[in-house]
Amino acid sequence: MIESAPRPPEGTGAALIEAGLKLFGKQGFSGTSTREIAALADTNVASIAYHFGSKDGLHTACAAEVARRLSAVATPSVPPDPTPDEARAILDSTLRALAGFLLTSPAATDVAPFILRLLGSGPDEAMTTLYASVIEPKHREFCRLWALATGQAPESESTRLAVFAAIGQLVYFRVGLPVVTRRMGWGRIGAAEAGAIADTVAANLHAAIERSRVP
Amino acid sequence: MIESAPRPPEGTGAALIEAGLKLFGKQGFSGTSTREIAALADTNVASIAYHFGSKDGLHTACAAEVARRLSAVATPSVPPDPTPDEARAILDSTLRALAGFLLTSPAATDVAPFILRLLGSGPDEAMTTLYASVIEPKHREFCRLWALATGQAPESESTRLAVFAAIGQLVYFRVGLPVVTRRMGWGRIGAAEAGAIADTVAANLHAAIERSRVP
DNA sequence: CAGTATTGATCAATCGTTTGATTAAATCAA
DNA sequence: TTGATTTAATCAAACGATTGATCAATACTG
Repeated sequence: MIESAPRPPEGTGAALIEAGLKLFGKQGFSGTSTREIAALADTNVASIAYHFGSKDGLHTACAAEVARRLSAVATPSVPPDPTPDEARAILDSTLRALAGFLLTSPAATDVAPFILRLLGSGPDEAMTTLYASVIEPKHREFCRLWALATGQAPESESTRLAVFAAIGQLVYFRVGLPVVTRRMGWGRIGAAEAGAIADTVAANLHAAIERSRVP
Repeated sequence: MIESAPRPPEGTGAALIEAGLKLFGKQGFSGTSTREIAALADTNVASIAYHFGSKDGLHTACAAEVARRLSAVATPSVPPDPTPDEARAILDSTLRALAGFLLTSPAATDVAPFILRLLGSGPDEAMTTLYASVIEPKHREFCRLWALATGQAPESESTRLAVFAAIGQLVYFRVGLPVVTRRMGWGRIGAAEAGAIADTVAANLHAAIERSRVP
């Protein structure tokens, strides 16, 4: 059963979710024991069953928390009737905000690996929830902005794929961060490194928009 | 038993690697039991210890097999002194070949999830091997081609990031395939769908090259 | 026969979950 | 305000099941 209303976390339950988010993301679901989670949350193993029913229940709760945090970001404020240039500027700033979150925010360091694990596990319940509540609506909104910026149809195949490609670059930099940092010779990701990545992605965004613009 | 399936490598060891590749990628390392692997490989559990020493040994062997398969792809034949347009054409065809492999090849359906798990597990030995033997050399070669196509420095920060972004789009489409197929309303990825994705990525590649070209 | 490969059985360790006891706060009756 | 009772939450301990690993015995092969 999925709780539709995301509640603000507090107490032992919240500590368990935070611990689960961190450990599930770092070691995977099967790779994390309930005792390990309880230890990190500084509570007893039985608390998991008490608050969430089971280990699976905790995992579902963690996915809901991820959806909650993701919704907090990437919510652009769109003026009522944006011009093409305005739409492009909104896409640019939203993409940069997303880059800052994914690459530097402490909240993302727990959230991002967790989502990565979800993706690899195929379409289970947690993934379906995350898709319906965050991914699909955001992607649809981006498609609308893309259409306004380029003049193309919002839900055409090329538009949807172009938006995926634009976001995909960013997601890849987060997913492949271990690879990227090694190749770039970076010790860790700071504001400067995140800025360089954001510039690259933003430049590609503008080039792609310019290219698919209809006269 | 089921022996009709085309199995290029032969012997129990090869069957174990193939089973490990499939199950490790699908369920993760900890999520896969040695008995499950042995059952899929149609052999005894003890065979794993006999051939690879331990479960970890089998996992390392699987990573080596992944590196072997990856090296087989994405090896562009570069003429001795390519013109900018030739370099761009090589990048284009290589990217399309990579798209075909990642999205449609049966070999990739086992390899790709395995690598994804590897990425999420941080910089361990298997990831280091894969990086040194495949990722780093390929990326460096792409950077050289990018430099030839745009006139920029091969190892500049912007070049390396641009190449990452170009490849990243493609990798994302593979990583986020469950999400993409759902949003696109695709049942599964066929030649047409892979072609549409390859066109999108290739279009972005050309736009990015055009944009960063120095006169 | 000698050497390689495979098998079924068994090991201690760890897994997720359940249990009954314990505590502190909330609720009720007089 | 009292004292009794209920409820929510946490705890240590133990449960059966499963894990990776091990080993002697067996089968295959040249």
